[in-house]
Amino acid sequence: MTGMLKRSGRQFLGPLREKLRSPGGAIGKEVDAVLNRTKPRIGRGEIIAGPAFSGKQFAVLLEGLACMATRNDNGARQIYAFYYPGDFLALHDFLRPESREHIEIEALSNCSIGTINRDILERAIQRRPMLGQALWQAAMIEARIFRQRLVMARWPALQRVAHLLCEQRARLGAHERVIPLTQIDVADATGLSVVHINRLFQELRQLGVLSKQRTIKVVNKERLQELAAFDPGYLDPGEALSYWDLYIDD
Amino acid sequence: MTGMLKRSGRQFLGPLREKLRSPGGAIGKEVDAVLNRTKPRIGRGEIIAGPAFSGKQFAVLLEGLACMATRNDNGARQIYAFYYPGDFLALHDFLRPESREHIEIEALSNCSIGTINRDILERAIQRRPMLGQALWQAAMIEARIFRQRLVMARWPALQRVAHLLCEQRARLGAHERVIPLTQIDVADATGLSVVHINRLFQELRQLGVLSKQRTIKVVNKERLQELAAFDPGYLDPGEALSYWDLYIDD
DNA sequence: CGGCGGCTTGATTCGAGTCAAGAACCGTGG
DNA sequence: CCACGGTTCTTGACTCGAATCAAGCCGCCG
Repeated sequence: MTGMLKRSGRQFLGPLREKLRSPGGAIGKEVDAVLNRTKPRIGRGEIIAGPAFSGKQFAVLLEGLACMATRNDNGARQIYAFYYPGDFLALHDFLRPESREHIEIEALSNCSIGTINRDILERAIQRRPMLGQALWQAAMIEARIFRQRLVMARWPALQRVAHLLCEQRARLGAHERVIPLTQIDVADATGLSVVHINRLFQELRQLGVLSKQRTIKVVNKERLQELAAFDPGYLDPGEALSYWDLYIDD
Repeated sequence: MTGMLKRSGRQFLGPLREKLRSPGGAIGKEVDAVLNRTKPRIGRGEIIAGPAFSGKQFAVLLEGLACMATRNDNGARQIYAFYYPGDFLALHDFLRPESREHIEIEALSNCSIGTINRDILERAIQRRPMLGQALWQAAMIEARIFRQRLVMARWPALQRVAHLLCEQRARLGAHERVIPLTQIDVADATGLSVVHINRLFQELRQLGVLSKQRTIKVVNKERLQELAAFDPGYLDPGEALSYWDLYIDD
């Protein structure tokens, strides 16, 4: 479980070593070699990748929290998935850039990313067939995430929200209890209205699961996991949502 | 758009030539060479692949209609995706057979399938790297299908049902107007109750979209597409849901 | 000619949306 | 340091879509 880079106490200063969680083991050096890290910080709410990029460039999230989302005809945002440090972004349009879905990758907190040009990535894949298989796996993991969301879509609202919070906790790192989302974000990810989310949050506060502060802060994770029927093992290391596992040198 | 094999007027008698819709073009012969077609017919309601198979064997659907589904704790079935002739089944657990999700592939009509052993498929991938890339693409298409279902999950019920019917029409073949599903199947795929599905069907019959018979038969596809806000192009050839395109030699 | 799976119908309940308005908070600039 | 504007959060009243429960019906298959 990766977590924010700072959490481990190490700083994001030296070269990255990414280790792909794949049957083949670590191939991160390949990616490391072609990763362009000059990209500056990205502010919350900014679009990291969208139709405008159309498959010419890809990114790896280095710090922060981002999501994949679309906006429907009414302008309502729908969040499909969250991305955490180490995740590969926007792979979905590597093979078929000309999709008519208007998918965007949006920063939910301040982020920093590394980028890779399409042709460079292509060449890397040719040099290292394992990388291709790893990307296949990444796509299958993505499919699994969406399937999981489809399952959640049929749960009662409180459980849906609780489960989302459990996921965030698990992915942000067990020690980080503040979840950097707004109630609006949670609404857009669960498909519930903001008003209803707010009422559920109050219920969670009454139950002693969330703190009474404005920020989303879990103070009783056991109770939360009960409400969510959350199985911590469903994110076990071999199946983590994160395609990449970041290790920082000094 | 593939359709039932019979529709084209050709019979499913001779050798198959599968053509993968991939940037690389036809690699179906590779699959054809390793496909075991001795498997007999499978009856409606039977499980084609599930936990019991655990990644040792994979299948290609040759005839009929199947789905990927799970059952939740109450025994309720949830259908994630439909499979049509030419689709590769159960690829989802090729890389990680030990998933704890109890996904099953179930025949929704009488089906026939061809099978491939895991190790044979693995060797085929090594021989032909393009096949690996094709499977990557297949996984991305699957992810897209699920994403589409997530979008639909927020639509009003009538539109959701109408869209599902449009998809079936498009995939079964434009000339096949009877959709071989039960109202129960539609309920499990849309996440609505059977009772509600029934009422929506009556509404669709009143609107002159469905015939008054017991079978699900579309008699006014234009009206149906309007209700569904269905974009026929969203299944355009390059992006079809079907991984494989079947061609039959007499 | 049962019987069972699927379809139909009605009555009732309830979860969650919508609308509307106000309060708390945050960043920015004077 | 405070005033202002824009988000975000909160609360209340009302509505409505869809679930559930409970029967009864149809039609096919053995």
